[in-house]
Amino acid sequence: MISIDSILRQRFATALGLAFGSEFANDPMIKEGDEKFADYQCNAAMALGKQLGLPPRAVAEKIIAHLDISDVCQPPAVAGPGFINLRLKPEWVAHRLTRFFCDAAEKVRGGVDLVPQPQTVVVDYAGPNIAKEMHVGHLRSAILGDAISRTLKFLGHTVVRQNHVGDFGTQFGMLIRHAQDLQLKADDSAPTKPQIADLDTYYKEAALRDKTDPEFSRQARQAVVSLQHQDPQATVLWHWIVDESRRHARELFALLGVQLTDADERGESFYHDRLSSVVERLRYALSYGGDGPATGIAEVFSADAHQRGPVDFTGVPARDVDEARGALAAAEGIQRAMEASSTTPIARAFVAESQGATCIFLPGYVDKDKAPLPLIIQKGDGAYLYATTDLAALYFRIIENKTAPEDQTPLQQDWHADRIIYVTDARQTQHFAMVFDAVRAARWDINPQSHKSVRLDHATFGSILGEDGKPFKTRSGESVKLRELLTEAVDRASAVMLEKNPDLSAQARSDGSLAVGIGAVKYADLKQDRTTDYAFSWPRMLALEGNTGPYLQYSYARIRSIFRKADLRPTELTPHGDIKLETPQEMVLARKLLQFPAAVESVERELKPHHLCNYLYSLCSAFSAFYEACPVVKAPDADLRTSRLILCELTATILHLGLNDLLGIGVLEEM
RNA sequence: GCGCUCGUAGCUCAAUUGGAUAGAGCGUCGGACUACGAAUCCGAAGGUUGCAGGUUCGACUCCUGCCGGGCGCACCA
Repeated sequence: MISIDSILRQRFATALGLAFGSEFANDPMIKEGDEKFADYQCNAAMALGKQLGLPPRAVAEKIIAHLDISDVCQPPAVAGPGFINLRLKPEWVAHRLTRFFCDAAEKVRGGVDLVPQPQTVVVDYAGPNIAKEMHVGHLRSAILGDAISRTLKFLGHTVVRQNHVGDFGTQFGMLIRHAQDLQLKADDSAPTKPQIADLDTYYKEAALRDKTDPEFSRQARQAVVSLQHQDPQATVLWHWIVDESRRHARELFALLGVQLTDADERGESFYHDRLSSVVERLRYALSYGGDGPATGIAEVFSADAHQRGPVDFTGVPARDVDEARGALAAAEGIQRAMEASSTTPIARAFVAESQGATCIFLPGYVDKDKAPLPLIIQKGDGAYLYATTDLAALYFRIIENKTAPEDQTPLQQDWHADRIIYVTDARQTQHFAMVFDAVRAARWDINPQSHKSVRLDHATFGSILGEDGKPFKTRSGESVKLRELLTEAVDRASAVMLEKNPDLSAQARSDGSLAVGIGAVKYADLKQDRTTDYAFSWPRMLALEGNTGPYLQYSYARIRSIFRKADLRPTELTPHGDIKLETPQEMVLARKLLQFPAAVESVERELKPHHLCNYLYSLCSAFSAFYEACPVVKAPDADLRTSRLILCELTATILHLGLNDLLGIGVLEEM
């Protein structure tokens, strides 16, 4: 269903064109108005008055004179400096809502249209460290990433969820070495495969030995080498540790309702055998000119081992390989100049060796001594770092052809991402800024199919703090284990439900406390602007009043209860004519119901689910006012009863969509 | 020191990205159950949006400078 905003925008754009000429027929600045003044308002007159040298109010009057909107709105009014205020006609709202209810396809989507141009969007989230138990620090990424993924998918995008787990690295040396000593029979033929009872304990034991026993430590480093050379025993032990960790993570994802499967997991190990070629590609691409004013990067790609689709660099002069070597030499010149004077600004990206490490230097990044700050992609000892892995992952997600011969694990289909979203905490801001800049400098951000630049987003989030305002820890100062946190949430929810509704069956309470407890934790996280830190508080998140998960679930359950009382199923509802919006409360609720698409779109635009939370809460407030003022089951006449039941059903539909489908929070028939 | 980020009611947070008289919840005070779940609702009090300038019709929002908190600043992720 075409949104109200679009309808108004079109009407106003037409009016602007008629009034002032087609060059002014864009962006009429339509916004939802303050309820005190208007349902919607057009704010174009002020800016236009400036451009045209006319009084804004006169501009507003002229717009109205050319405006054809009487079917949708009551006569517009000019207010203040030049606001054009609009009130929707109740009969138009009623008709629209009735259509919304009657059209099954509209109803299941809450009136939200699919995007006209779907994109392939990779969402990278969760990403726990393997071999460590998940803790509260993993919570936000998982919850936010999941809600963002669900929302983008709902809008029609092709969403590729990626769980970029930390499953490869130096710490695995000590873990493998420790496993050897535990005499773990790791071959699959063993009748009972051992399990790691407590990952954290296991990790700590290994870490302690690594720290205190030099011989152990030496052997651990040797184990890393063995693993990297795919030594059978080391590999088997590594698989064993990773599988145990994966089992643990899988349980928690299921408990959380996070839609990540094993198929979505591509961790550091997946990219491991690509790292050396990534470094070489970067060295080559950046030596060639990178983000300079003109680049013949097309040749770099044709020289590349990967067959890439045709790349159109219209207007870019072709350069030959000699020139590339010249650029490399120039880069080395910059490197020498940089070492002579540590504050020489970097004019463009290049790759250089510095203090034994292979680094990408990018314009705009300096360290505390104002010296150029590198993005290190290969350590002095030859090992790779997480930046290398991130770059490899970006290359893979945007460019790499999944059926390329060297690929050992071809995917179902190529991705060629149009957009990539990283949901990680704000402390990694600079890291991702550098990685993204490096990718752009290398021109890896050009989608090989569309030839458009790929949108790279870092959806950052703040820390979870305790009620004392300091990072959320246990009393002994340890990070809070996720499993324990979630268990406590469910227990607390169960206690609250027992207190508030003792009549509920044990089974219903057991099922419900899971949805309520987990939902409370998730909602508390999602309702907050993700960029800020937030204070974790059991009483606040489990409260049944205010903007909380339990309150929204309660609102939903109360609506379902109305239908039980009416002894009616929503599918049995058939409207007699349009819905009736005779009281102010019915009208407010009706308008609110039609604003769901706008809320979903703002989540997409900013990758901020809290906009949807705020919308759903305001919907519940509007419903409460309606519920208080307008009897439903005992409505004065049958038509009004039906009409009000439809308002209930539509509210429930949108709550269900918003909570369950988009935020990943379960809803209950009764609680 | 440099960079990023935040500072809004007693507390926890919003504010449609530059729009009107800055909104909610908790807490406080006062009301509403012989009508659908009171697990709720209605009302009141509570603000120089950290401070000082600037930009313009208009600033919590943008720019500059201070003050205060958090985070980051090359071989960990």
